[in-house]
Amino acid sequence: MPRVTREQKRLNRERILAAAGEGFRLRGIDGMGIEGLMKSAGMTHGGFYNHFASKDDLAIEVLRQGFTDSLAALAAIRAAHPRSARAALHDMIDQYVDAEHRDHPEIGCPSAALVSDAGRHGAAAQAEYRRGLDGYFDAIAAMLIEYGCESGTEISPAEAREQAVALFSQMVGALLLSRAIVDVAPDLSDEVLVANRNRLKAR
Amino acid sequence: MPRVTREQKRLNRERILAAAGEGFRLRGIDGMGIEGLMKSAGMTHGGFYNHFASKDDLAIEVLRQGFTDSLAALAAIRAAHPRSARAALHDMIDQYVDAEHRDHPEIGCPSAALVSDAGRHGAAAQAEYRRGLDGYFDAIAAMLIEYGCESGTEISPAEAREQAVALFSQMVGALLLSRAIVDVAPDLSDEVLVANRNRLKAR
DNA sequence: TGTACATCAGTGAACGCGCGTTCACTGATGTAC
DNA sequence: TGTACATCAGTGAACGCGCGTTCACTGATGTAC
Repeated sequence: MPRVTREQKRLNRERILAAAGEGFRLRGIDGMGIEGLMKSAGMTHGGFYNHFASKDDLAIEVLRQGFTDSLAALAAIRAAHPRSARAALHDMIDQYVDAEHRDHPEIGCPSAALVSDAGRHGAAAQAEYRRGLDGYFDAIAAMLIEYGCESGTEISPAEAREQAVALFSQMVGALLLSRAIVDVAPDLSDEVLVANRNRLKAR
Repeated sequence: MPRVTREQKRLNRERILAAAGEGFRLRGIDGMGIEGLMKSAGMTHGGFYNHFASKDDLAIEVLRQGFTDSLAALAAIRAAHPRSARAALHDMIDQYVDAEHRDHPEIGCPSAALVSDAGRHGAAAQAEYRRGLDGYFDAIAAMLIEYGCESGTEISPAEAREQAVALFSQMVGALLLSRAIVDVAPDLSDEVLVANRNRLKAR
């Protein structure tokens, strides 16, 4: 029964986007085909091009959506600790550099799951990735500045930015390394998470 | 003129392995086909299976070779600074978290270039990756212990290990993030390298 | 050392397969009156 | 509000293409005598 409500079309598009968000993160952009994607969305593959111009176009939308969601989650963490930027930072680190996040890339940070794909899928994808990454840096730098105010050891915006960039780089590296070995060396994978959490919070 | 010297066969195998080492790092394991691989090695694709049982088998060999080379390079850096583990650590950081390394993944660290691929190509590949990663952790931990002795602030093996894990995670994360955006945002990419170098050495 | 022959590395065509994308078809939706 | 018809989202077959892998063939290499 084809031809569907406008509202239903919108929902279908969102389902494809959600399926791609999970599929691309889990198996890589090239590892997930249109057919499988549409099947997870509950449709046949032919209708894909009613919603997206191409697979690369979809990849760009996935990046945009992923970073939007991820940055909203970060803002929620900050909002959950209104009196303490320190607590928010520690909460962020604990949630990010964590076994739960490691074991569920499909619903996790796009910055980590798509870092290799982003660089290999054209300028538009890279630009979207760049925008999201910059958003992370800004959000974390803002928290570091607030933390400086709280603790009485104020830092300049430039210092905060540098620390934010380094901090987030470490978080991403930790998550990726722990994911790369979790199937064959869960203990070492856990060690990577623990060591990074400890060092990230010891400052 | 087929049928070739035993020595020539050995050389051909090495050329395939070298071509795969570069191709896999640059375009991903799935992004580089057997045909293109064999062409870069100066042969036609049919002969591939005289040297490797499968593409996955080749991937495992690439990981082994890559980590062997990479750890040898690390040992060379250590050896270049016999009087100062501190200088060796800083040299390592400067070479790793560097624009030159960022711009040449094909001859760079397999831990960074293949981190996403390793987790998606079977247990044997993961196991090889794990072995290499552990080698990095051990080598860096050893340098940190020596550094502790030099500076008079000795640290326990456990502390050194934790710091080594965190340090290498950050190095990998920095390199990957800088690579993901270099084509569209070279300035931000450079900033990622500089910020991480500064923070890595400030300890 | 020289000869006869078996081995097997490299060639290039071919295999089945899954990919991203296109397309004719369908019928319910949305629209014009 | 009811009717007639144009639109277009979803279907599923088909497209060309490149993939990993197999195979018959070749002729120089390696070996047995």
